[in-house]
Amino acid sequence: MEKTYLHVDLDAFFASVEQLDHIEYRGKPVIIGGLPGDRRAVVSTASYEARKYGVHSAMPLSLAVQLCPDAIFIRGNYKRYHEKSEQVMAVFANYSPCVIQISVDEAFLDITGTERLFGPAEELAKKLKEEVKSKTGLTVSVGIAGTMYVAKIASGFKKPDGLTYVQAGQEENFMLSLPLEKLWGAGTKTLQHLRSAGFTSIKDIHAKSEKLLQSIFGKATGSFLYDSVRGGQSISFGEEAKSRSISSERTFEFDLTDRLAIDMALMELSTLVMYRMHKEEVRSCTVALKIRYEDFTTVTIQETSDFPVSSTDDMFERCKNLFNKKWDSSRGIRLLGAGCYNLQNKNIPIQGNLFENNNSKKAKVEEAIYKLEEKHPELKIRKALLF
DNA sequence: TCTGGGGTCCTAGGACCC
DNA sequence: TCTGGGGTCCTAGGACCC
Repeated sequence: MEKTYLHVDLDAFFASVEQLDHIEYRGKPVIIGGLPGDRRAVVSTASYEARKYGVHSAMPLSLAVQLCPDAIFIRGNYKRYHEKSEQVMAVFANYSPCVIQISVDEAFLDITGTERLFGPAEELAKKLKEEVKSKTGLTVSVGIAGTMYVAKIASGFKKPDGLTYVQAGQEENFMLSLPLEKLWGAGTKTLQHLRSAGFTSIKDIHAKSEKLLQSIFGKATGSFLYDSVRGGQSISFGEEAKSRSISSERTFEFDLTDRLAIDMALMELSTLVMYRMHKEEVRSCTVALKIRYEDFTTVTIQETSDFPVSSTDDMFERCKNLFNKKWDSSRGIRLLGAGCYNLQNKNIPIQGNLFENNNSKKAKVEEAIYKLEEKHPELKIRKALLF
């Protein structure tokens, strides 16, 4: 059966929320990501007014300040953005039982077979846009196509407040009409590789066999390129539940060299990761550490043990242990990260009784602290090392 | 201009087992 | 003395996305 997908993307989402909440920001350049003077910050979102000055996402904030000094700069109110995101997703649910949210500001809707309810796809999209606008005050750009991949690219075709409909059967032609840079999933490196291999357009890719593309770009990227220029029929999203991870990292305003400062940072990261593990009711036996040095070289080290991380102290000890194995003390550290991988649901029992050692005492104390903090948010019980 | 933070997936090599 | 083939798991690094 012919499928129909919508991809819906919120326009300049974080900046739009700020303009919605603050009338005085409307019509003005708004830049989310940091305040002027914040070292090492990057632009998270720029309003369309700011984009006119050349400001865009991922740009160093210092450059954005130079390009648009009079902009309104905001570090970001992420709780608020998630709140608005939920409102928008709730509207999407009115149009399809199958909504695949792929980030805070975008989702796919499988609208196959909804004609009797909402009319043709384009009508549905218009209704959806209006409802989002009236219920949340935000605008979205929509792409409609027979594959998720083309719908995604189509939603970016006209922005903001756009609607792009790629007729059934026209997915491949649509792709062929686009420049190379529009290939979603091919970033800087792959584009470079493509160009150096003599590819200048999507048509060039289309002309080659899958085997040849794989021989140049590797198995996965080769297949991806082959599929994507044909409309990405076999590229799908939100299939099965994958192995998850929880991590936290921090870039420091000034490079760290002092061991005490490093340990404090590791403690803070451990605390953040373990708190989220607790909230999401998961556990993990694999701890990973990331170090980015002043020269931006990045190293990682991870270790899987037979026992899950049992407490923040346990996490901290494991992180320190990994850190000691990797640390090059001759270089300053600009970033430290810590994370847990291969997450397991907490309600799956652990094999054997091995967990019942002295660690479980600390774990129980920690559970109690979390409960106490939930009950009395004014209490913030923090590790002594952090003082 | 000087590079965030939170993720997922892929690759290649090594260890280990049968 | 020289050395198979397949499978699985783990690790480090890299690419990419929003």
